[in-house]
Amino acid sequence: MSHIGYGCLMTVDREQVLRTAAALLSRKATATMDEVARAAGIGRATLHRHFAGRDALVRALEALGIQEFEAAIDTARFDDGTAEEALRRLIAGLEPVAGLLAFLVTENQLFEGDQMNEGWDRLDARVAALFRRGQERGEFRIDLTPVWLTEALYGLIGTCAWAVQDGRVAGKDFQYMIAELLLGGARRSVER
Amino acid sequence: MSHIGYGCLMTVDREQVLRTAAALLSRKATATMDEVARAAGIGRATLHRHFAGRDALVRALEALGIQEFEAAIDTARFDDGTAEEALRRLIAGLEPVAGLLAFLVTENQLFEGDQMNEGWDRLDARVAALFRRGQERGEFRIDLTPVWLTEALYGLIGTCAWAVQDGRVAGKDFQYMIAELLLGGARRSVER
DNA sequence: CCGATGTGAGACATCAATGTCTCATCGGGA
DNA sequence: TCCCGATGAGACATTGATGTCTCACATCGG
Repeated sequence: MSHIGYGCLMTVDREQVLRTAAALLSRKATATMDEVARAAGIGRATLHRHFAGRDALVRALEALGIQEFEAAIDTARFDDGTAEEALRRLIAGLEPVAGLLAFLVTENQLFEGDQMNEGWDRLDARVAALFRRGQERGEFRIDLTPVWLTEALYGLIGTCAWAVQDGRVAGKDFQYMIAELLLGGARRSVER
Repeated sequence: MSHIGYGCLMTVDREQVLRTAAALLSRKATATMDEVARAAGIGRATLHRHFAGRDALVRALEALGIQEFEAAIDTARFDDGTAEEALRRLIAGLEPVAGLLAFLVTENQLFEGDQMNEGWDRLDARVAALFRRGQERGEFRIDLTPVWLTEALYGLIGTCAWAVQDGRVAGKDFQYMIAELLLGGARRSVER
């Protein structure tokens, strides 16, 4: 069902609304429902028809973020080749979701309720398992815990996403900056 | 009646209120003025007498964070010894301020106004200069820009502060985890 | 052509946080 | 001792976001 018009009356594409909301909230976490609706090119009433309230919207974004994160993990094929190669593939796959993840991480309201989405635990476990595999293969150092490496990955992705948004880091360098820093660090390694 | 010292009527220690507010807001950025007041053991009216409003409070926290960050830089003696040593001293000095910095970084409202505190620029410049010095000395790699290394340092400090608060990383490992990851990365760089 | 559906705009009540005010009380200093 | 200043508690109005509702209208399918 094709369609043309911009503001004209057409069935709302729930997916598109979510992506627009993600883009907006990534930049301005305190955006109101009205701003979200405007950004998505729909009316506030319509936004409420699809998402019962702000809470439901954030939950939907959380589900979307988890889903795309999981997809990125699947695509990264953790068991193919070295752990380093898998990590680089993961970072590449996460780039399009970086802004959304940065927003969700700061939305700590998500993590204090009893109904915390268990998807995060699964993601954490899978990523930590990748780092652990790298340690067992002798690729990664063992004095940095897999849990910390996982957190650091999240942190660097969010930080870099913001830095790119603010123009402090070139967008094209996103994957390189994260992967190189996380893997090799700032110190100039000994040439060999 | 008959309470002693604590909630008793006594002149408010502005500094102590700020520190308490920083500790609370680091954990819960959306805490209300009432919650901040309760946490500081004072009445909401008194809080308003010292800080005109929530905005003024956040600005005061910003000033405090900048001041302590600057103090940490001074203490780190950037020009003494290697850049790596200076960076480790900086991380050590920033540990007590980590929570506050993590809060301020996410308070992006601070950075969108025209009246953005120029203190951040000075801090950025000083830290970036340290990384640049390390590059010029041949200690640090030159394919990671000083600006990115600076951002990454902020990000890792905030991430680690949260991870410690949530019990995912041991508090005593704070300095080590950040310094080792930032300097050496996850890869096991053995000379063989 | 006509009804069903989904939409935009806006009115409206609600709610929570904020900011301001008063007042009784306590403590320190003159 | 007595007065002044600072405080805590609470009342109050204000503000902004939210959630619900109605209504007119455009589009689609029959």
